Amino acid sequence: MSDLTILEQAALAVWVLDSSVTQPDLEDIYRAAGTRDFEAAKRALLQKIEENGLSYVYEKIELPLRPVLRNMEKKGMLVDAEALAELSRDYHKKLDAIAKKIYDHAGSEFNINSPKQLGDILFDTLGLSAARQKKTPGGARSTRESELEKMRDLHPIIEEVLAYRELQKLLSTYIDVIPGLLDAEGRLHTTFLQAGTTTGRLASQEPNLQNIPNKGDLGRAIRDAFVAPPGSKLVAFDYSQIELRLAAILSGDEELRAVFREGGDAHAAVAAKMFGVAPKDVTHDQRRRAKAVNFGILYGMGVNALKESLGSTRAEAQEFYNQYFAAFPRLAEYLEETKADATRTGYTTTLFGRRRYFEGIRSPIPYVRAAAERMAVNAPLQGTQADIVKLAMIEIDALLEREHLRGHAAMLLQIHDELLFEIRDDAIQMLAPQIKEIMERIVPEEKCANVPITVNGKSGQHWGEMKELE
DNA sequence: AGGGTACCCGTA
DNA sequence: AACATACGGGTGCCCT
Repeated sequence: MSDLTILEQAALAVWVLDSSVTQPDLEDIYRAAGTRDFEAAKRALLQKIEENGLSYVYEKIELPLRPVLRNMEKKGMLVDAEALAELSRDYHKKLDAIAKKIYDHAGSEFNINSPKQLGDILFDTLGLSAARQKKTPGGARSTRESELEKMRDLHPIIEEVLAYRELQKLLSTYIDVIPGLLDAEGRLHTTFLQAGTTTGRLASQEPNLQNIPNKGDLGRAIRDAFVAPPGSKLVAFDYSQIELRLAAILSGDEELRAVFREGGDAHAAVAAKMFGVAPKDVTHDQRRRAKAVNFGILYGMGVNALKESLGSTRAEAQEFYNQYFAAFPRLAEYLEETKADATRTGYTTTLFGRRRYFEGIRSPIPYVRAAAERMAVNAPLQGTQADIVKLAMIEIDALLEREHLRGHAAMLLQIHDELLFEIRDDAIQMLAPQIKEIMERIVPEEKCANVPITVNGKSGQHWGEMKELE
């Protein structure tokens, strides 16, 4: 740990103690320690960490992780700048053509990027309106994608606006920005914020490499500009449904554990239990609904939100909700206990002891309290996932060091449940199984409740087109 | 000109 | 009146 400055160590300590203080500065350190003497502050912080059961998270996760992240930032990811330049020309041409069509429909030129001006054109000039048109928090008529979708059939301008937004976003966020961030070798070096989130996850900035587009042909073309140099491949490993597995582990729900013990398609298996049918008889629609509920559970969703994501009626959503928790009764109890614990103590903990405090958990204002409860339900799941991936990163980095593999392989990115490496062709066969093995067994068996943790590997020359390993 | 915020949207 | 969790970041627009 010798290459962490004492300031970095103290900042991490403050954040581990209270993750609502993201990116702590010197003032935050003094405030948290209750003294303006740095040495005394460090001692005070360490003692608090000990007292709050946070020593494992601080000493075995956050402190060792810092140098690992530095290695990743230093290595950087190779980008094919010429590919981006070609995308830029292509997309700008398309964007101009779409803008012309929009001006034609509108009868005048205006700033399509301005929600205010766009709203005036759509709602006033063209007189469009949809049922249940939503307002923005500021009271303006919303032009967000989900609202425009409702108006798709009313006027051809809507489709053009949606297409314009997609292209504009990709150009201004990625395609026209990334070339200016490359070093002389064409590599892109992000900065990982280790104390940047309240849940324990990492964040990435300048640029944010954790939100590079991943679906849709236009977005995928951007990923294809991220490459491995000749003689190497990009190799990615992602945890399979890690948060739902953690819900099974943390709750101990017998039925949900069985879903994962039996392997196979988890969403389909959940659908089978939920709808009381044999796994082979699960329809496409039943699986889709089960998947929506699975995701919703992890975020503390209520019936209303479920209705939105299912596109169903309230009564139907309520029925699915009831069926789900009838099928997984212990999971339902666990979620209630989590809220109750958070209300009693003011915080939640992850499987490894990481804490998150909730400001509004005892608020008399119902929706403030409800929001805090949703966060409280999500925090142990998202936070434990963060713990697990970080532990795996530390052990994988140690492997690369111990086996003198730094010249053959480098960890490049962490995208929450996924690790991306650049590995020389002659080392992939040997190394990929070892990385996968570390990731899968990083959670001690006694903590797993017999729920298997599984990892999928992919490799390829381009980030956008990788094929399953094995 | 620069700061703060609203709105929008990409990822897990 | 509320919004399913966690982020970073672009542009517009208002302010100083």
